[in-house]
Amino acid sequence: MDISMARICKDGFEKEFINEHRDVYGIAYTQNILSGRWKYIILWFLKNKERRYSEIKVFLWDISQGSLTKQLRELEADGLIKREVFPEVPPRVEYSLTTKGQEFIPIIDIMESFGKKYGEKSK
Amino acid sequence: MDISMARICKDGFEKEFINEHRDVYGIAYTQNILSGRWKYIILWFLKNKERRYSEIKVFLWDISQGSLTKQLRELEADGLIKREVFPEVPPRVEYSLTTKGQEFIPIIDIMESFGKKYGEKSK
DNA sequence: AGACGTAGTACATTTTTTTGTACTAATGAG
DNA sequence: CTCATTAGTACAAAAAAATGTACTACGTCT
Repeated sequence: MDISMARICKDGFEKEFINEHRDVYGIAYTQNILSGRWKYIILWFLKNKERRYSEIKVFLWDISQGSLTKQLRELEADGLIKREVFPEVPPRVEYSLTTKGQEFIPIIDIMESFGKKYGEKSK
Repeated sequence: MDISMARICKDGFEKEFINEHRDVYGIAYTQNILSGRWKYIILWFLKNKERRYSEIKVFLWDISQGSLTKQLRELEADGLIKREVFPEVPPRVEYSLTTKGQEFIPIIDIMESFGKKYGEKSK
């Protein structure tokens, strides 16, 4: 269930959070379109080059086909990635970042370095 | 279920993704600690000042008590926020960003402006 | 003719997350 | 003595997300 503006700061309480209420939709939108478990990693993986469905599946080998397809479809619907089907047999489908998706790269980069600083490298 | 490094690029396939495999844990870590539905908005709400539990609850009025507590506990466990209990009656508990949490502010800021650019303001 | 490979879809089941309801402690106010 | 207040907890139930299994189409290779 997405976070709609209606779920943030109930009607009648805007005056208590006047600045917050005016600005929160920006972060709410971004939170919503990136809320899947694998979204960041998929964007990260597409950052430098387009990838075939099967490449993503090998890289994220532990995700189920259904989930991967769902995440990709959502990213596509939100305009972050482009899906290109080549009329070949067997089929070839390549995923890549759209212009909008590329604008997200700075976020990905900061998140990566944040994680490198604080995360543990161990499996 | 968290994304562990074991779930990314199966053993034996590292050579195919040698650079990716070396760097992906950064983004995986960040994805994991921010994977709750309300995490970004909570961090965003704490960005400029500390807030009481009840303030957060009024702002995010549609979240259940249990969920809010869970999100706050997870953020605390991951070291992004500090929970301070004042020995008063009725109790007062204030949440604020830790140093680590403050390092996340640039990400929040970029996400907010990204959302402002692409999201819809309408309720 | 039959098997192979890619990129999926469909659907029932399992797992995870979120919700709703009731309940608690401590103390000051009336 | 009783009520109000804050910041929760506990637990069952509902909702959402993820999984596993089976199945498909289409040309190519053997």
